[in-house]
Amino acid sequence: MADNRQKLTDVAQSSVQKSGLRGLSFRTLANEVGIKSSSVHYHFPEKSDLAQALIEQYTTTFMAKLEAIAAEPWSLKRKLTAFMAVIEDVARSDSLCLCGMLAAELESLSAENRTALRRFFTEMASWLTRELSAHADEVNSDLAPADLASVMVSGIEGALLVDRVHGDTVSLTAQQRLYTSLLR
Amino acid sequence: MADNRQKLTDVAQSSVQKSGLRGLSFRTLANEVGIKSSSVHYHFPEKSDLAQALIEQYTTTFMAKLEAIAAEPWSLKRKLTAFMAVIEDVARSDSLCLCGMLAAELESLSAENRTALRRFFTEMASWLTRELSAHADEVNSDLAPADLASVMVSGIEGALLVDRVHGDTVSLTAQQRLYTSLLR
DNA sequence: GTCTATAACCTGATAGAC
DNA sequence: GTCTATCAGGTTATAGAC
Repeated sequence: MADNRQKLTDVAQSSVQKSGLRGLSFRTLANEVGIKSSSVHYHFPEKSDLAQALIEQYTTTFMAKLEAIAAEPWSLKRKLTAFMAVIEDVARSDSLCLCGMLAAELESLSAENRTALRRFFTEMASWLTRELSAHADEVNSDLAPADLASVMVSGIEGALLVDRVHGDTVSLTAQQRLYTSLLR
Repeated sequence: MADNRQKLTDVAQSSVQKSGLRGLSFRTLANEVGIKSSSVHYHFPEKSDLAQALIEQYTTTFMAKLEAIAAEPWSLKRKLTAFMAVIEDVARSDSLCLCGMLAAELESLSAENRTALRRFFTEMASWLTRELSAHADEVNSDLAPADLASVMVSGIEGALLVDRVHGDTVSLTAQQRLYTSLLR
């Protein structure tokens, strides 16, 4: 089947979000898709090729969701609520953000992987900076939009990380309350 | 040497902060200390025993630093500056918080490891909640002290994670600016 | 406490048939 | 595209001598 490649990235993505890239072997990945590990190497010669496909796929679908929100004629408050709903989706089922997990495994990633990872965080921060700037009249904070965006990106990545340890959503909820408190 | 045990935990700690527990093998750890891997097993029968020692040692020394800050007759602003200086120390040399790194590897940790990990984050949040409550008159935010504490714990863990990817301290600095902006 | 030696297993990756 | 078979190397962990 030609779409085994898609099956592989789908299964690999959720596995990496739970156990990391190191926690995923070509053998177990192959088993879950129903093929052999040598066939996985046909699609992704090296593990870094698989990682690259995962980061790019994840960035594309994530940013598409954000762009859909940006296109709506909503208030900043409503846009941020929709944004946080996207994040809450990630928090379900003991999963981290794919790129947050790979950030922890940075030292074992290829140079190309690292560049793609950087791009993910940069694009997310740029989206937030853009929206905060466009709705500057709705923001009630001394901080520059770019600083607030950095606060939010790191706050969200950390909240996903810490909340999984506790098995709750306390940090993510607190982050959400903070953002609300910074709006008029 | 009897203090090879201490050497092992010291070397292991900085290794785990960079490469994670999965990235550290008993063999390479032994090599760096100058003994054989079987001798490492004498001190720490299983890898989870090593992880347990690391989490407990890290929590103890980290909380000791925070308690030293709490004991000073300082303003909240000055205490938080000292607190952030402790965090900045961690950010040096491409290192994550030990417990932040292990949080990413949660699925491969023992039940005992997970409990100790939870305790680290809880103690850090409790310290912050206590200080924010004791200096409530210096705080300028709608958020409850416990919520602000959660925001800070997750914000810091995420900032260490994201900043390492970029090779800068943009997120940590932004977090710091946020906290300052919430004080009178 | 440290050593040598080894068991038992998992890993990424490749060669070559179909 | 997928398979079988295999290589070379890494991993945790243990047995037993010193």
